[in-house]
Amino acid sequence: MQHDRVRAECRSRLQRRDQRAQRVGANRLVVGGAVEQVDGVDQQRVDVGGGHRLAKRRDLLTGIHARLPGARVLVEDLDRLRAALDPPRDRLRRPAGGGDVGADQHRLRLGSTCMRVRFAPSPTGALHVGGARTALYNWLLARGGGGTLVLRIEDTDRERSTSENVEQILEALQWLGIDFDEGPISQVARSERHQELLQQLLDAGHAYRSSATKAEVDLFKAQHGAHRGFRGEDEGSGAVRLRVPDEGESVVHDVIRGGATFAHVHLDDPVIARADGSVLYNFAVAVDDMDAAITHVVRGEDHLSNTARQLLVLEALGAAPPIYAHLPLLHGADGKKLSKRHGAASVQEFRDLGYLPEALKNYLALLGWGAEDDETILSTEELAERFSLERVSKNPARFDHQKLRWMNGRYMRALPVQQLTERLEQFTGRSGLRAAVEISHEKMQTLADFEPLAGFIFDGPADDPKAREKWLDEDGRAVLADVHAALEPLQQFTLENVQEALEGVLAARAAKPKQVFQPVRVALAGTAVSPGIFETLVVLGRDESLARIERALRV
RNA sequence: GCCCCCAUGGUGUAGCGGUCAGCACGCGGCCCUUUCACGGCCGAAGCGGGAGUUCGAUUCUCCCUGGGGGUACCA
Repeated sequence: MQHDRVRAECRSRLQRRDQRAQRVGANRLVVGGAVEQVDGVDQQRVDVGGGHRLAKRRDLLTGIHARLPGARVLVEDLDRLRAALDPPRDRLRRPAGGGDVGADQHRLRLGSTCMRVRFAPSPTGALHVGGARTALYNWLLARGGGGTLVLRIEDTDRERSTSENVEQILEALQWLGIDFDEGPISQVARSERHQELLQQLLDAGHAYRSSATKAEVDLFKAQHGAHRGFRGEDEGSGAVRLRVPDEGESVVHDVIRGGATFAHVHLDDPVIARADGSVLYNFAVAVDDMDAAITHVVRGEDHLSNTARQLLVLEALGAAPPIYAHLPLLHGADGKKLSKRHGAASVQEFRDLGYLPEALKNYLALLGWGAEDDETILSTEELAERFSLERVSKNPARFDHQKLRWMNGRYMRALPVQQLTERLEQFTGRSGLRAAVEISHEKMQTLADFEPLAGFIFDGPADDPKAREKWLDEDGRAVLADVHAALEPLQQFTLENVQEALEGVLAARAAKPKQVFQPVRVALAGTAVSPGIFETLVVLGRDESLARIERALRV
């Protein structure tokens, strides 16, 4: 109930924000004209909602305005904004925490109660770890601050989108424990609404139909210079293009990057709908984010350039843009964009490799973000509590499987035996694993490590010729015979009595521990690697252990 | 080609004008030790280059170089 009220309040605030932006007639800064020196500082003319001001060039570029959501584009706020800019850094980096109402507190207030974020995967393949990280960051943001997470399926690419992929994505998110509050919303299901707004843009002259081909676009640019974006003619038919003004520039205010400035003159009039009327990504995203009242768009950096186009769509629609945060991309070990070639890339591959979802989340969270106190192992709850966009790194990160393995091992070891047993039973499809898990608990880094380490307990000794050769030679078998003799009289195996027995052999032969234990290990496990030898004997039990030793003796 | 973004050890990062440049993975050594792990200790390893601002730059500005992304009637 409380929640609904908060949401209703948010919605109306956002609506008021949009209306105000519409009334004033501007929702973004238009920067134009020469840079001039005023008081030794580069300043530039900025048109804001019909008026204009001089603003510090540096501030425009660093996108400080993005810190004042809903206020950043309005004339009456500019003075306040500028007043808040000095000194900018202290205010922007961390919440002041005092009574001072700075830009950050503004942002945080909106962020904590009204934040509406979304994860919008395209079902053209399985969910990739890069996508998973984006989903995770959005989820952490929403969960950490009582916000709302919307799941939207961007399926406007009819050729490549499949329902199987949608299933896969949903399944991967579920496995990760990433849930959402609204959706999944199918983008194609909203086509009626898209048509409506598309027509609105056409009617208002913000968009036009053109049948210009790629070659014609290239020709245009060749004629008008490489820096010049394509401008078409309204031909009344063909694909729908958005009209981009030549003058001015669009500034993407980005919480992570500051600002990215795109001069309009460089931009082509983007195609926003196909000739058949079906809408394209840049249009659909803008509309859907607007309709869903998304406040923060957190997505991969590969979308950064497109954001300028989306800003233009939003402006034509008369809507205020959300706050953006473009995450650095994930790379493989070779520094190239992560793909199938780098081994595991999809979430289910990591699941099948024996990784724990909580470990994967922890690792992914730390890829491109760091807690203030350098903490490395953070539970999902701790992550949600501490995560902040401001601390997201700007650099692309390489995916390091080794570190993931290490981290996964930490999580496995932290798990109570019973829980780990359940996970392993699910992973392997076996049952009755508890005793075996107990003795191999400390030795695994992934669930998949269990079989090679302890599978012999259930499947009989493995076949490792090298180990046999080395440890079951004549000496080894002599040792085994002694061990058998020492173990045989024991009624029942316990940790104490097997240890006593083996140490007896050790003492009698005046041998090194290794010389006694390794042959036994190979007899029991078939390999030179296994859980502790006493523990293994106990888990295997008297009869099975003796039988295996006898068998080793026989060959 | 054009546009945009980025730049601290091998990797992920901390740093926000004065630090012995911190942490983690990995790597090397030692210890523990019945194998493998785990754990503990120690160590090697970094501010891409050049100008500028400054008493002082890893930190601010510019240029270069390098990397990445975009440039689709894909998302």
